[in-house]
Amino acid sequence: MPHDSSSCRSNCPINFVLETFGDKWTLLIVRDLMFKDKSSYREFLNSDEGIATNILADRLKRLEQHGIIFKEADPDNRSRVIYSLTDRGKDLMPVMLEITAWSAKHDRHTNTPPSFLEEYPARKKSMMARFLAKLS
Amino acid sequence: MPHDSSSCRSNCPINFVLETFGDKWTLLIVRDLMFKDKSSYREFLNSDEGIATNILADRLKRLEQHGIIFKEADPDNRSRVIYSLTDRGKDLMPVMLEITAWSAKHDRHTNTPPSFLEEYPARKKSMMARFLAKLS
DNA sequence: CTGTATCCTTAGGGATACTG
DNA sequence: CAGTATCCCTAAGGATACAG
Repeated sequence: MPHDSSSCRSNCPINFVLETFGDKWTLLIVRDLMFKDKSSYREFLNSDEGIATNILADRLKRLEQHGIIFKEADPDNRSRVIYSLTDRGKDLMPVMLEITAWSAKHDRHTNTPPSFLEEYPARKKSMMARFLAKLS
Repeated sequence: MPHDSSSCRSNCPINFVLETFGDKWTLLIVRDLMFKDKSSYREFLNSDEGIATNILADRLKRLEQHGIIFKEADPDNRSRVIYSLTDRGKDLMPVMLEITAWSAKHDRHTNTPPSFLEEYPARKKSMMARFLAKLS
């Protein structure tokens, strides 16, 4: 799905991620899925940054088209939709961790690790442990 | 310079980088400085993606305000201006490498390492070597 | 609940000309 | 060369209402 109908300004790998994530909202959805265990439209909408409904719907569609997320009906509640990261989306984890590390180092206002990481689901603690060891 | 007059939607570290880099152009300037040994306005302007003059000037100003880059007169040519990464800017290296790795894995069209990395200046080869070892 | 649709405003950005 | 300035258009995005 990359380099399809949409823009392709160059074949640079940095530019490639900008084609999908080069805005102020898309990566927040990935964050919510990856670190905050959010999976529904309503949960994304309630995040601190206050995304608008039309922007959220647009970004969910684009993330799905780019193979970063997929949606399915909640087996327990057929009228509920659940979003999940694909393998491609999960592969963004190292990028997200390095971004977090950079912010932790350079922004005194940010909720630095480990306080930020405390929200992480327990099943990811091992990966987080490696990451925390790298910090400080 | 973060969380000053400009927007501050939350104290999330992911959001923090989006406040500075959440657009389609800013990170390309960092790339040019970090990996392509570009340092002048003209060189940034000539990059493949085709940034406009007003956008480039705006992004250079913002990057300087955020402490990612600084400018100085070329000692050899006083009428020439040289841009460089600050320590804060150089600290983005791990983020840039993880982004590159992700694109290399997920975009068959991208100029994947090592072809992309061949453009890197020789003095960075050791860091690149560690990175390349992690790939594949 | 998950979206769509609409309206409207602002920000982003391309093209081009121009200045020091 | 390093920018500014202008013009103009499109994309992004906030607010709100509404639909399935």
